[in-house]
Amino acid sequence: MSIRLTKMAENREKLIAAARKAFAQQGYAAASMDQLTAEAGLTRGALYHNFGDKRGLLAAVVEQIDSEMAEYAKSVGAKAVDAWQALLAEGAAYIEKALDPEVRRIVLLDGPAVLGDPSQWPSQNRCLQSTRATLEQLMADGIVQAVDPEAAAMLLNGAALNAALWLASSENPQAMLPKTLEAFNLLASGFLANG
Amino acid sequence: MSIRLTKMAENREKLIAAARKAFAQQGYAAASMDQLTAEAGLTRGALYHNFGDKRGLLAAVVEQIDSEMAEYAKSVGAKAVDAWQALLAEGAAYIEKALDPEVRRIVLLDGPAVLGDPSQWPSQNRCLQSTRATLEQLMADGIVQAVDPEAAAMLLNGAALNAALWLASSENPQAMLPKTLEAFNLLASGFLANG
DNA sequence: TATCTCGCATACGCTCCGTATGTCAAGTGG
DNA sequence: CCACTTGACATACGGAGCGTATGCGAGATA
Repeated sequence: MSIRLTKMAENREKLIAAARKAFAQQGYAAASMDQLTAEAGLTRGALYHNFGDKRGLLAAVVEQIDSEMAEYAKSVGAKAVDAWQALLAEGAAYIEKALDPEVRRIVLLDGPAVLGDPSQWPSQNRCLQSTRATLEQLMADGIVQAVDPEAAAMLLNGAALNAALWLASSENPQAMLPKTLEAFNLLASGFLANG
Repeated sequence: MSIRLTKMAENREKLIAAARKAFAQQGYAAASMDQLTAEAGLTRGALYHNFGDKRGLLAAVVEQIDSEMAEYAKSVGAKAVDAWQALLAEGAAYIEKALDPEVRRIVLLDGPAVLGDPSQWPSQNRCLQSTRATLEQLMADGIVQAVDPEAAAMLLNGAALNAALWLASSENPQAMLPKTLEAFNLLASGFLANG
């Protein structure tokens, strides 16, 4: 690969890393582009050339974090004994991951406000489609009742994400986590064919 | 009441109304305070005197809209035949109300980003506590299984709010609404004692 | 080696927020 | 009825930040 392209890729990575830190600590609106780029050893020129505008930078950061979450959730789900347990495990993984302040601030709070509805994002959409596919399989096997798989997948994901947000702002997140997961599993069992 | 206080109350109402429109149409960040106050026949001076800062104005707007939603949901729930149906009806009411673009943009997108986690807001918290109380009653009656009522209430509300967000950005919200409500009811039935 | 390309830095203008100060109507006491 | 005070709001100022237009120099091309 040419020197120019590799340096450009490195700079992109530097900017995303600096933005990730700045957005997490100060929030999207309060984060200064001048400060952010200086932290990465660059200027706003590099930023606008690579990402178009501030929004574009946030989109890149969200994409990165969200992909990491989806990948982790998938790996957790793969270890489950069956498809249903995988579904629950993925939900639990999402809840746990979202306890990370970085994820909360960037993906759950600023992301939707700046980039719009999360279910439209490429990464979240992939996750949603994955959940939907699993649900469809479970329906075909008669394990889950027949409902709109898209809506069901969205409800599960939405409940998990929201739970993380609520959990994070509770007084004692670690203590509430098992109770929340228990309630989440019970809620999800509503989809099962035989109560 | 003195003339001064009534005029002040009127001006507050004017500003909130103008802000509600501006925030809904342009989003919180893009809405200009100068433009907003001019629309109300005032200046930024009035705004800072009444609400402290831009955030304070958003908080007042959110409080108003959120209270309207809670009140509506409660009135819908009151018409239900039993407590369980009331719970479902309130969830459905939330989902339907959140299809309003004004509610979506201000309460679901900008609100959390600027004001922080919704479950900490006075209005949402009241709604959450109301749901929790209903759940506790249902548990005492043996209709709902024993789980942490706070977590369960949060999961139901969260799923409903998220569903609205997703529904609104779908291609045909009106067509998906019944399927979504069906899935929501099924999901909620996971809490029931006898599947 | 000469020229071109383009990723990035620099400089400028514009908008917007928050505060400090001014102003005038509404209240108050004599 | 009038001087005085209060306070709700308008006006003016300073600072910060974003987006764009322009300049530059290292790497690519022939």
